[in-house]
Amino acid sequence: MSHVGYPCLMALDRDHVLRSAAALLTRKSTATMDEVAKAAGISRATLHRHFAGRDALVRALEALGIAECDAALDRARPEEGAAADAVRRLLREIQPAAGLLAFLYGENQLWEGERQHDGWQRLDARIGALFQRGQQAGEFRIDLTPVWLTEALYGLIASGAWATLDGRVAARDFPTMIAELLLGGALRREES
Amino acid sequence: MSHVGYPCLMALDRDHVLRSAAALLTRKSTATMDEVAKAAGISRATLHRHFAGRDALVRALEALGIAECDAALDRARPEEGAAADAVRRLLREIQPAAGLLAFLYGENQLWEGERQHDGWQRLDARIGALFQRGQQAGEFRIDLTPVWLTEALYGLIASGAWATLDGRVAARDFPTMIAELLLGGALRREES
DNA sequence: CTATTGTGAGACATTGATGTCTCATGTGGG
DNA sequence: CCCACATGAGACATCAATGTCTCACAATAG
Repeated sequence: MSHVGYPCLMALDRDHVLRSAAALLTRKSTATMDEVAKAAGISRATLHRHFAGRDALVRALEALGIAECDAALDRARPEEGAAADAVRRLLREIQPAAGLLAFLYGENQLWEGERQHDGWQRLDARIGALFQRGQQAGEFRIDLTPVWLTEALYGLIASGAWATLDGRVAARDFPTMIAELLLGGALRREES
Repeated sequence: MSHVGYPCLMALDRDHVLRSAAALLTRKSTATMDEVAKAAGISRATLHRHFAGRDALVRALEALGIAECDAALDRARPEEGAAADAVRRLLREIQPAAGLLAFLYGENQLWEGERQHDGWQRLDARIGALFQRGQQAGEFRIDLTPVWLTEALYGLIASGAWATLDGRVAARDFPTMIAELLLGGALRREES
């Protein structure tokens, strides 16, 4: 095959395969292992050499999504400045991973009850802490729990990612759309 | 079998089966036809006599979800009074169908590109019109498009339904949680 | 040059869900 | 009493995806 001539170490390929799979499964969450392999430009046999099976692939994608979320959270500096600005920064940083997040969000819904990757709990805690900080600073209202705000953030990211993929909204509006709705809501501010 | 002794017409059974399937698929969207049949208290053969196949069942559930949405929208009187209050009424009325809606919302994501039930477009239009009315009345901000607000409403309903099923939030808070976030956002109002 | 290694292609068995069929049963209506 | 009909149970073929295997080929290192 006219494949790349580099001395491809498996570690490098693995990341490329993971990215391709993420991009494909974002658009079609039921894609076959065959389709995943084709999308990555490799054969199904090689795909199986990287990931023992579909489960292993999804779990690797989960780890990738969690890592990207963590990295985005780090870059957003959630402890710094106004909580609202931190949320805006977080959404800007997390946009590139939004498609993968949306896929994993939908995937988690059908793992009824089963235990999930510990990373999600840690992420929930980090994001929940951001909302709690905003509440304690008197910046956010206290009648909406941090748990619900975190849940709503995930849901809006998934909705935004899907609406973007379908072309119903523009990708460039993604971060502000979500941040403005989540923070300010639909009602006009009278005091401005 | 110790089945009900009524002269069960198929039309009556059909609705019962549909409700059971909705309740089950809400919790486990990948449930087997066998599981759906068992959940409805009938055999797989009888299930197939009601619905030609899985596709037919899902399409019937889609029609049911759309009908319930339409009914909820009617009961909410979206043209009446403040748009914000109409949104609150809508969320109260739509809560019983939230689980079904969440299932259908997730199901729609994996029908890449394919044509969808016309009913969704009509619902989108009705809900979008409500947001537009709020904007024209100066009640809602105009920098968030009605399309995005509609999308966000669906997403938050699904998020709320899943968070409720998992026990992360209380079912009684469902309508206010979503309405308060969607309308008012997380930020405190300074003018109150 | 030669051995090693990763790869693609494809065959193969397996599994799980699905759709179709038959047959016995039980019930209600005529 | 008898017939029609819906049902439940189960057998059966089908189909798609998966996982495993072998083998030939190309590239690279020694």
